[in-house]
Amino acid sequence: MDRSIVLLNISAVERETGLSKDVLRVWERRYGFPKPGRDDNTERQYSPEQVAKLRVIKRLMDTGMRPGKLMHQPLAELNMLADTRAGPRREATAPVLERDVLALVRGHNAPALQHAFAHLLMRQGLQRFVLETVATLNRAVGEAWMRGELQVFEEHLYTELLQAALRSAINAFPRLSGTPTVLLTTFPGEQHGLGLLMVEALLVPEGAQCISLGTQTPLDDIVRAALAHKVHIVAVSFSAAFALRQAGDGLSELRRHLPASIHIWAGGEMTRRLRKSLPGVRLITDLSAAIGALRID
Amino acid sequence: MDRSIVLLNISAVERETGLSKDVLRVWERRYGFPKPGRDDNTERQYSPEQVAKLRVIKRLMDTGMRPGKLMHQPLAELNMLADTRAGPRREATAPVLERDVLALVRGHNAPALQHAFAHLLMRQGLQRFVLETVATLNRAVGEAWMRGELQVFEEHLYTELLQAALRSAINAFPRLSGTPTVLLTTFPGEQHGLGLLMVEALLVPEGAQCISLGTQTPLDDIVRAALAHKVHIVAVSFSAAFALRQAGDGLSELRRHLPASIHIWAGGEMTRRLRKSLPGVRLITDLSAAIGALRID
DNA sequence: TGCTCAATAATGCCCTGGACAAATTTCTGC
DNA sequence: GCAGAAATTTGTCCAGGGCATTATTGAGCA
Repeated sequence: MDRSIVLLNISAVERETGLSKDVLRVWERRYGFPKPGRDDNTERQYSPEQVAKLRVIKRLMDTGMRPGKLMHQPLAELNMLADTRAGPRREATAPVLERDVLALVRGHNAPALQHAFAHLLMRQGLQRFVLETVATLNRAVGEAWMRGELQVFEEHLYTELLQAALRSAINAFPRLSGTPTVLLTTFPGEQHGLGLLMVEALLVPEGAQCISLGTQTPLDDIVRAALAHKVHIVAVSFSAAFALRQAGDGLSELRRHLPASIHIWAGGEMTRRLRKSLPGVRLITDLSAAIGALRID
Repeated sequence: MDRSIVLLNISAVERETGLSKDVLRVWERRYGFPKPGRDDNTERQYSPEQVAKLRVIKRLMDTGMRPGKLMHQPLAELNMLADTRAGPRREATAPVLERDVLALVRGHNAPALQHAFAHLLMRQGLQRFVLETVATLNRAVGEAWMRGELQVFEEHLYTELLQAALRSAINAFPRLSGTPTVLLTTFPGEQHGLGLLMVEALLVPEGAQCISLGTQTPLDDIVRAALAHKVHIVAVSFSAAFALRQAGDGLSELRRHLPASIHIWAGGEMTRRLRKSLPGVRLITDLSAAIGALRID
């Protein structure tokens, strides 16, 4: 019987949820959830339902909630929490656009989706597209995903097509050898590169010269790259899921190893959860702030 | 003292090398290497030298060697092995191009590198660019990296600019609603998306309609996506580092869950190490084979 | 009431050492 | 020289313990 696609071992769950094996085991010991079955060899076998619940829990924790409170709530309860967390549905603001795009995503209409992005991009221009449309859509997609209204592959398609659209638009700008020069990347462990692309899309039209290293650059390579490329600004992006601790430590390290003349920006969803301010690091909690910061730095 | 950028804990080494914590610990127990120092709290602290050696070992293992043989060789010996493994340097074939591009990468000349890609792309056309230039360059970059002649951030920049160039070129093709439809993605754990882009670049000019989900799509989402998008072919890409076992299992699973009318392609460096043939899965060990397969399937 | 600081609890990550299955290599008989 | 059996190698899992850090709660004070 092909249950293997149904039941996952601990490695698979680690990959799927982003929760380490250690965490999965210690949760089981402490909270009694997840409580996977065991195979012939007494190894853990997680059901898709448990994995789904784990995903929701992870997502809620990424917004700052603590596991102890979540672990024993039924899935329905968690989804309600997610709803609350996601904020009231803003029917009024730009609902038509969101609904239309979401409909394309959920209707698996790739060509139309690609066309919609291209159309909006042309109509609004790159910067407005990012600031207004993409930011809004990302939130809508994220919330739909959190509510379980979106399949993983649907979200993947959305991200992929959006990245393709942004990349093309950015490449259409002539690469000025302008100032300032900005190095863009994420820390190891951070896989989400959409944020980088969005920042690049905002800065390039301002005449900045962006050098993107993509995701997951080791810390000392960021330092080396910044020096080698003689950049003025190093911008690091973090998704909501990134470990606060690691981010703070990494940014301090970075600050310590870069000359004071090089500015450091930290952006992305995670930055809203950061309590303490980091000396010498500019927090870009709001995308539009990036453009402003460019003028100051 | 800021040694934290020098000494890495076990999590960091896992991220940097792709070797799991379990493997790192069991190697230490069995082979006596790596032998990290301990901090005040008796936690492992790996030196950069050890991490460098681990990286080389991992790379050699990805070409099929076994750890027991490698572990006790000095770094120099391993590098020689890597050299051998990498095959003779093909000075004759296309050395000028390789040397030039590598020089740009190592000279941190982003604008020139971008320009070089664009130039070659225009001159050769998308397909030839991928088949001849990109394939060759990737090998050269991979080998240089293996020999330790390339920094991580230099390799990142190369990949990033190349992806940007390919993406733009692909997007420049009008999206035909042509046949066949190909779904492109990688399994969870496989982060390298360049292969996908290269395949897409080969297929789109042939009139195929490519739907890329990007990297790391869970198995059952690949199945759902294939059905939802009514694709004819599902193409999965694997870098050399991907675990053989996982790939084989995953592909069999996929085959079992997709209707026989949907073809499955497996491509990428890893496929050359695959011993057994997988029934119902077409191995694309050679990039150019993808175009041929398109005509058959 | 509201605020700061200390005590307590919650949480993630690391550790050791044992076990086992799958894959690979070596051995054996033909 | 080769098929199949035996031995070895290797990756992954498990249990349960410990500790540092972060969040929450409580006490004392303005």
